[in-house]
Amino acid sequence: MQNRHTSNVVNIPTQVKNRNLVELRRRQIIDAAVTLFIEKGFHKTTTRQIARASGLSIGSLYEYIESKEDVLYLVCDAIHAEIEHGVNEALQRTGKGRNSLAEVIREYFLVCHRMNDHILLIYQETQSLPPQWRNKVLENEVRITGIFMQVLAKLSDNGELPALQEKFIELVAHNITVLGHMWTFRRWYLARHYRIEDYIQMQSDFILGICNAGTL
Amino acid sequence: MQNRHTSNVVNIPTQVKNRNLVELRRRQIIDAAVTLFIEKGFHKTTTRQIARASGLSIGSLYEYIESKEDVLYLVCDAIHAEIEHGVNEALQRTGKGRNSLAEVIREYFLVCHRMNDHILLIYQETQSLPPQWRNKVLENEVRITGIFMQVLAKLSDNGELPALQEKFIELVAHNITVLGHMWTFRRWYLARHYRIEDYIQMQSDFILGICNAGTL
DNA sequence: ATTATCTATAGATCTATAGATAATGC
DNA sequence: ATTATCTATAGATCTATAGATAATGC
Repeated sequence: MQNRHTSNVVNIPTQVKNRNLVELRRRQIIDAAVTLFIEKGFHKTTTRQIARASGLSIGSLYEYIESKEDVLYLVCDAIHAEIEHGVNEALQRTGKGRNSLAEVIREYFLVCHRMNDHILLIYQETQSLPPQWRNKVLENEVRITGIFMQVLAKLSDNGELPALQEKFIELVAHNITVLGHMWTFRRWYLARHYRIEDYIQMQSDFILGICNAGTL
Repeated sequence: MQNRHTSNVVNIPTQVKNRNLVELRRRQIIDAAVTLFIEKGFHKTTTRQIARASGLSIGSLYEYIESKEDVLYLVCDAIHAEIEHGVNEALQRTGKGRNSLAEVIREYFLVCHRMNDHILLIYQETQSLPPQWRNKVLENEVRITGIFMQVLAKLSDNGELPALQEKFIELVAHNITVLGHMWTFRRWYLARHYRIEDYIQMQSDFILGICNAGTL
């Protein structure tokens, strides 16, 4: 678990020795690429555009990465780090009491709302990653879902939720994760019919419905 | 609503006069392209590969389409037609009674299970479509979600579900749609931990929980 | 004569690197 | 001397079309 708030990338080779410089330049690259990828997609963005927007020459860009896919991995990883950071921070703030689940859901959905384009990007481009890095990105997803699992398990243990089978808790955690994402990948419809606050309210009712029902 | 079971594509220009031939060749193109796109993605599939797998020359391919994006649109539309067909057929079979919602959910989730790769493809490549066709594809999504809305609305009117606000019914219909998709785009995790039958059972409990709870 | 199909290729990219140049530190 | 950066380009594609050829129907 450790400190995951900063990027956990250590395995992309670089020609440059100075670690601080590598971190600085890669941050430039990520910031430039994320905008371009959101705008035109990974495949329609060229390495030259990434270099230009990063303030590097094409030659320098390739001192910090080995391939265009490397940039995509850096971007995906940075996005997940930011989401996880946002959720963990919310977790600190929210109380431990009865309604902590609703609070966590609310904060998480607001993170999704804020990171709309970024989450969409991950849905669209994860499959463009080489298998090894795709797996790393999927691990990130699992870890974020795991946060909700822990919250649910604690409430269930405390008797503040009906006792639920572990498998069911696991699935509800995935549902929460995905219903947050849904606000981004169905935004073309939802944002025309709901405000984010209404969306959060209704989805909380939906999710908590099962818990109150106690049918399992 | 008319007959949506066959493709509703009429607007892609072709050089070929014979309408039957156009339909035949486009079916070849779709069948070839869907396999290639699933395997390597839209951008990494070349038009030559599509032509070869369709049994056409590259020149002939371009008699039936105007651009590579046309092929993607044909593919997305064909996939949605098949999904909608599957759901509508299930709707015919299921009774009108108490448990029709659970039955429809079950059949829809089985369609998602069967069309796993196809649904994933739509999630990944819809954004690669020119805006006009992307909108058409999104309309397809809305229409499929609309089927669930109707089922929910009928049950709510009949008093077989608690009376729910229309906005809430609409949202639940989207949730059903997306929780079916979730089986495909989280398959890398879910299929390792659940069998499809367990997934359907638990998600039905989850979805119906809100209805039984009657908290709204 | 018209329609459908094919081959050959124009024209336009795009990724990644080689080799030269500038900046830094001993 | 070492490290970081740049310019110029090799090499490899890939989409889409022009123009030639074959098949069909009057």
